[in-house]
Amino acid sequence: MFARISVNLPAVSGTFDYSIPPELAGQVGIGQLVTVPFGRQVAQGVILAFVEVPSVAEVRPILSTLDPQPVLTSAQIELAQSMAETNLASLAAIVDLMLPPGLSKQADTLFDLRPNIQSLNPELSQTASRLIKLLQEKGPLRGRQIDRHFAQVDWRKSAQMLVRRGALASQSILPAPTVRPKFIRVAELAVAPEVAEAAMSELGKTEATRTRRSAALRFLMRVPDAVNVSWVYAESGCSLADLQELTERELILLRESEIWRDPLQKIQIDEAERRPELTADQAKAWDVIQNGFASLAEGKPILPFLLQGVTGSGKTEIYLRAVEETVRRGKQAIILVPEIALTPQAVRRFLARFPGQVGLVHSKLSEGERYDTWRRARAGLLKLVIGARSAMFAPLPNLGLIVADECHDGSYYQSDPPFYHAVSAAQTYARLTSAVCILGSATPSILQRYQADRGASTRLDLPKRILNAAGLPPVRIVDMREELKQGQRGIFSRPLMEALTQTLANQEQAILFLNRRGTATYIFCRDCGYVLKCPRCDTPLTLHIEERENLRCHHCNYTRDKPRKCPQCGGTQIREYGLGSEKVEAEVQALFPKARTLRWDWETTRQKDAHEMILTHFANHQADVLVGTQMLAKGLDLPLVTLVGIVLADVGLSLPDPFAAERVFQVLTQVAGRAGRSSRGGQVVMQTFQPESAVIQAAARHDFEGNYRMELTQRERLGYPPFGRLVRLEIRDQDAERAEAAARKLADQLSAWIQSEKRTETTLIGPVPAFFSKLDNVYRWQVIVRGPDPVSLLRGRIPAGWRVEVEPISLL
DNA sequence: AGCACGCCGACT
DNA sequence: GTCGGCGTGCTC
Repeated sequence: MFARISVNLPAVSGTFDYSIPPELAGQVGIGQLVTVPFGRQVAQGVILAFVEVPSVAEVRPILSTLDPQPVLTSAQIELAQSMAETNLASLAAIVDLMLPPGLSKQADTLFDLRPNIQSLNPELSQTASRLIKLLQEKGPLRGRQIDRHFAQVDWRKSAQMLVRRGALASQSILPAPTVRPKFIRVAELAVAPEVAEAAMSELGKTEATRTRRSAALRFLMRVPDAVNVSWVYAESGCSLADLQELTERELILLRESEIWRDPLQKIQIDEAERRPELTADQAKAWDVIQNGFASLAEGKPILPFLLQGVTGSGKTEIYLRAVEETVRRGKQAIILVPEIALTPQAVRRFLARFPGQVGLVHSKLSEGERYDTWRRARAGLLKLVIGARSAMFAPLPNLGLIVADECHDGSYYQSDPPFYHAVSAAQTYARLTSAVCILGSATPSILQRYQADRGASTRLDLPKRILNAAGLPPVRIVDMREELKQGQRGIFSRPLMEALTQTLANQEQAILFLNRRGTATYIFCRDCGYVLKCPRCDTPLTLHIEERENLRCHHCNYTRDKPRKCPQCGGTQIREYGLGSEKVEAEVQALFPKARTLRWDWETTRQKDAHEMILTHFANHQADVLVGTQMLAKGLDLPLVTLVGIVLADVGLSLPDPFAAERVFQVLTQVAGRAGRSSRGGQVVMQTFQPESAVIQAAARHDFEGNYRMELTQRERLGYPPFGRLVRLEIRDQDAERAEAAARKLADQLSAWIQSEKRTETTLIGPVPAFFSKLDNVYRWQVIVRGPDPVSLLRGRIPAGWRVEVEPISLL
């Protein structure tokens, strides 16, 4: 038998076969983490399968195992293979997502100076001499460490040259995992209590010693199990030496015991979570899901559920019931949330309902905490894992349920290689494991909803709010052009100021939302609202200030100067729009000096736990006005909020991206839904320069269906998803011309393939510079492939260096 | 990722 | 004629 292994080097795709040396026979199994020789390197790898006949004649042996238990379940291996295929990603990169950081290690190279560097020819490049100086100062360094000293310089070529010339020695090494189980020393009584009691009088020479040791012994007689020695010290005042002496006398036993690092131990759950009665709508939806569980139990496959419920309609309670059902059936559940820090209230409900059985996965965990949560999942000790995207990769042995809450949210898409959609992956995973899959949102993505309409998922509706019979709050659209004409030049319109005054007078709370995405990039006329667009593509032009100000189209690279006069009304007030939350907060303070304001944006949440602090502060009514960005759109439950002010609803609408309108609708609808969740009711004021925009009007009516139909019509006309599929290819280079040349070369190649394969419905968009055409001194160009099946055009043909996104969520 | 092989331009 | 740039392909 030979082992088929995914080698853990992200750039390496495919699998490799290895022999199993006699000393490892019987110790290796599917899903196990091993070390293997790979070229001249030693690398980690995961065993995917055993084969009778290796794919090459000469195989090399597995070197060692890194963990006696498998690190992946067979369901995870299947999921990884499926994800690698659909996302055109390397299997190794996907497998790496599933391993806890600290356990997974990439091969690295250790560089060291050779003693004879004096003989070096002085004509060294700057990089080479910097590298030598660095190694002289710090001694031998690994490639990863050297990377940190060379920000954007490619030092590896220089290093190779120095190795060839004999100035450097290089050696391939595989760092050992940096996480390991944590042990503590525990003590327990080794004899019957009577024996211990009898030994009390002869425990030491001095009175003090005897007192200490007998106190320790008495304490251990009281506690039922082995106990952490620090408890014994605290209780008895004894020391390790005393305990060792008691061990010598065979009265107690000292040993190492493994403990789980659990970040939840510190969290207190105040009250027991009550289990509310379901409303009629909830009961109806729940009934269908329950039948789904039953079908699966009988071996009948089911479709994923799309739980489409307005904000405040009680989706979380459905998830809780589904977890209960899963646990009842002896299985485990995964709950995915957009960002755990933003949803502490929902998380708390799960913790309260399933105490001691929940694992939380989030970015603030230490490596050790993350590793232990992962191991508890693997050991079957967790009933439920909650977390963002990556929580899906918890190695639960018997998965019964996956929920993706706020399934439309952009954070479910990993926008760095390996690119993947966690929600799509969740559906695949559920199918592979015969688990129930629930996607929940008030504003599912066009794609997710279309899936339901096409019969690929089962839609369940929760159309009504639970606590507020009045339903969703009324939205008032304020035309900011009119406000300007009336001489109102500030950030706030008169209707918004009136509403704020009223809200503050009623001792209620307000949220002011500022969509910062795409700020200060689009150009419009302040008199008539006209947005400057490309004559060839009809997409909004973007302001560039690279050498001098100019406007550009990001689809066809059309370029023009910024006009003096508006092409529509002749007005001269052509402006780009830009506005920060600091400014909004300052304006509130200037207009309402008594109002207590709180700002919630990326800047104010840098510190640890800042999200929770700000939210708690606001939820406890220690502030009246919360000013914030994106995060406000993510499922907060703030009953005292009766006013939501949307400072500028059209921001983001004019970005040159076919998904821009969908995102604006989602964020506006979600933010509007923060108002009036309680019986106090609420209202929304939506300020805009484009009150005629269909998206803004649909959001103001909370009209998902209307917006959905409108989007579908648009998408069908333009061949965008769900009617055509997209793959986005991006190249990054520090040299602008090289990036452009590579993009043109690939586009030519793609055109040739499209033609030779007669893919008449497949088209290219580009090559054009990416929306952010120069970031961090790196130039970016992109090519979009649009057609019925672009993935098959590209499979196995992607040149090195290209970033490939299948079904990107944005073309920016 | 690292390394070999292999192809073109600047030197001895 | 060789040295060395990096483009391409392979590692079981």
